[in-house]
Amino acid sequence: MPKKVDHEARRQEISEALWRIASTRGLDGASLRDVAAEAGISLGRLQHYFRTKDEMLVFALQHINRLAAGRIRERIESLDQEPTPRAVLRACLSGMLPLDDKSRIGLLVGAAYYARAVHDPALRAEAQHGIPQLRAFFADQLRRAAERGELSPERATEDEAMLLISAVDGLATYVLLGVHEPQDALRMLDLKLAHLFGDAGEGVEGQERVKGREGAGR
Amino acid sequence: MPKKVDHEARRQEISEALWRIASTRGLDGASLRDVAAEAGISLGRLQHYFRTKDEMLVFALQHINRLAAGRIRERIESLDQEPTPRAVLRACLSGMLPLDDKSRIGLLVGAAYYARAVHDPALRAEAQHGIPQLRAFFADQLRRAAERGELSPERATEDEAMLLISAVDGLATYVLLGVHEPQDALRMLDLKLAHLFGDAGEGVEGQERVKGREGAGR
DNA sequence: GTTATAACCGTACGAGCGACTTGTAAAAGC
DNA sequence: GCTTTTACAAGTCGCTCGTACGGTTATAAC
Repeated sequence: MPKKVDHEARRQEISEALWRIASTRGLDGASLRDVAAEAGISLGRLQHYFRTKDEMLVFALQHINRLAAGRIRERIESLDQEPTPRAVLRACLSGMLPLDDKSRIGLLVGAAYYARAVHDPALRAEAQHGIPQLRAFFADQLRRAAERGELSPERATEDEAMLLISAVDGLATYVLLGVHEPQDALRMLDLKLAHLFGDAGEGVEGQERVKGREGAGR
Repeated sequence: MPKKVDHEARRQEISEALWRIASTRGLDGASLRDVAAEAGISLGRLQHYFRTKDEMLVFALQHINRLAAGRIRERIESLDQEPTPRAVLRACLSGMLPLDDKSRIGLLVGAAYYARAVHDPALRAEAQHGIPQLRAFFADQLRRAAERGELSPERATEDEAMLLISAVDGLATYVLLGVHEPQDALRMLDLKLAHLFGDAGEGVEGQERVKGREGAGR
């Protein structure tokens, strides 16, 4: 037999090439030839690792979801030990906004997948997958906050968690559309959290101030 | 000269055929031949009214935006004269949820357009267009509510309006993905409004109860 | 009645697509 | 050292796409 190759690693490299193309041209605009070229390999080689385009698409979605979950975990762990539930929530939610190029690309890819997942059952199953988990995690954080007396108990619900996710998702959507800037979205996220946690304009705590770059043109 | 044909009407008919296809297969899945067949006309005829596919896409987006604006206006006018700002907001926001087949298709088409607008400047301009207007309108309703003492004045802001739009947009997104049901989204919208207007579980007013169809499988 | 022209229809073209097949090199197993 | 198996490369197939174009019909204008 020939040299053994790490299939998983190759597939991940190809997935990342796919994202780069999908984030600028969409999933339909990413032909196998384009992806192969972007990954610096031949079409034949790509087809050696993915027998069909759908197979590649599904794998790349699973991979990006895995990475996203990892990024969220990292963000939480980068907080001080014993962070407040509110700090955890803010870290996760702001991670869902396109505040840097990496998450911006991730969101663009996610948008491309969403548009296809709405019609494609195979992709839909994957795309749905993470949300209930995320909602449950957020709801748990809300409950912890309520126990600590930082949140009104009747707001520590799954519905409230889903509203949080939805709002941030919508904010991100409109950043990508160019309706407002990333820092505007972050400001509104903080506003939302402030209302949820019942701050009454007393100067928001537990988070760094948004810095600079005010009128920076798009 | 031959008979004069109402170009605008023909173009609208074609647009509607496009929506039907785009809502089930996406914009890339809607070929000119498919659209022509759906509209019951020949490819040649479609090309007589739209010289390129892009021209058709832009027109159809403008048309659906126009219709959506009209639907919102209708919804407001169908309320009693002198409706409360809160009732106006609820009417508009629930109109943004996929509660019936018509709005569901509209949202699917919107999603398909969004995915393309993110890359395509021409479509982006059209897709962005309505949001600031809607935000301003909502902010105005919030201000009116504050004047009437139904809302804390410091929450009558453009940011709050944008948060409202974002939340409902996100809720709709996840309905289309199949994460939750339309009536769940409506319930969370009402929850959001209740918090915004400072209800404290005292039984929500000014809106009909959501009826039946509880465990209806998807 | 002639003419000009809008309103079509049908077809064809060139490009690009995903999928498939065949060919080749090389290393692991015996 | 021969065989087997993996890892590719390259070419090709049938199809669909957006676009272009030539031809036909019908009617309004004169």
